[in-house]
Amino acid sequence: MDLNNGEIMDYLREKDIKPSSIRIKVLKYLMDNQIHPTVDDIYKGIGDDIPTLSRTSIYNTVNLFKQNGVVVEINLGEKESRYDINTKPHGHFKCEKCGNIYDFPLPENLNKKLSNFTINRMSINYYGLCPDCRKESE
Amino acid sequence: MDLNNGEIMDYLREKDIKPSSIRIKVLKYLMDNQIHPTVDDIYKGIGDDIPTLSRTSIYNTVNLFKQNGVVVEINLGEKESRYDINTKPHGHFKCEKCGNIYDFPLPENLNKKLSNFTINRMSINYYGLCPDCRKESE
DNA sequence: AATAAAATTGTAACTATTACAAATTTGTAT
DNA sequence: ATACAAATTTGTAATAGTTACAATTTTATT
Repeated sequence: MDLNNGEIMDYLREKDIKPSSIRIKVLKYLMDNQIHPTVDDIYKGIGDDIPTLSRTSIYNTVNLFKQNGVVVEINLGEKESRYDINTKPHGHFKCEKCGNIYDFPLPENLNKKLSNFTINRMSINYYGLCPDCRKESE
Repeated sequence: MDLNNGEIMDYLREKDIKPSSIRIKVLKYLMDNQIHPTVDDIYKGIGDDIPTLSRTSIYNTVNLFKQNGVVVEINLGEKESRYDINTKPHGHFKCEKCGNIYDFPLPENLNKKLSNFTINRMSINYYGLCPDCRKESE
C-alpha cells in the first residue's frame, strides 16, 4: 500500500469519516507500519510531525476507525490494545521472545458454526516462538 | 466436580502449591463456578466466608495458580482478565448481549502447525449471540 | 513456647483508557 | 475576506485493573 493523500482521504470518506490531518496521518501510519501498533506506537510514530499532538487524539481516532470498520482492535493478553488495518479474518501469532506479531490465514477446518449460536466475529491467537527466535535458542 | 477439602489439598500439592485456607476456597470456587470468573467475581464469591479478605490475596492466588498450571487466564477483550479451571485447549464463545461465556470443543484435527513456528498455546474466542439471546431478538 | 518461614493484608503506586471542558481549526454564509 | 457555527484537537483530571511492597498475621519447626 502506498497511497497519496487524496486516495487516503477518499478511503476515509468511503468509511463515512471526514478526513482531518490527524486522521490522515494515523491511517497512513497504519498502512505503512503493519506491525499491529499500540496507541503509543502510533503516537510516537507520527508525533514528530505534529508538535502539539495529544495521546487523546490518537485514542479518539482509533476508536472512530474501529467503529467505522477501518481497523480492528486486537488483544493479545497484553495490557495495551493493538490495531490492525487488515480487517479481514485472519489469525495472529505472537512470539513470546521477541514480541513480534505475525499474521496467518485461519485454519481451513476451524469451526465456523456453533449450532444455535450466531457468530459475529472471532479472534484466533497463537503464542510461541517465531522462526528466528526458535533458531537462536538451539 | 465435588471434591472435599482433602482432595482439594491433594490437588494443590500435585501442582506444587502449599494449601492454605484462601487457596482452598479459591480453588473450590473455581471448580464450583465454571463461569470464567474475574478476580472480582472470586472476591465477592468467597468474601462472605473470610471477613478480612483482601483483593490482593485473590490476585496473588490466581497468579500462583496460573504459574503452576491450575488455571488459564483468558482475555476476551474486556478490561478484566478471567480465569478458567479447564486448562485443556478449547474455545470460548462470548455472548455480546447477555455476557455469558460458553466453552466449545476445538475440532480434533485443527491445524496446530505453522511451519517453522513453535506454538506453545492458542486462544480461540468467538463473539456473537447465544441461543437464548438470539431467540429473544426475533 | 520461641523462633523462623510463609501467607495475608492494606495502602500506595502504576498504567491504559476515558470523560470532559477549553482551545483551536475548519467549513460556511454573508 | 469576515464573522459565525460546527467539528476537531488538546490537556487535565478521573477511572479502573493490577502490582509493589512493607506490615501484620498465620503456620510450621525446633
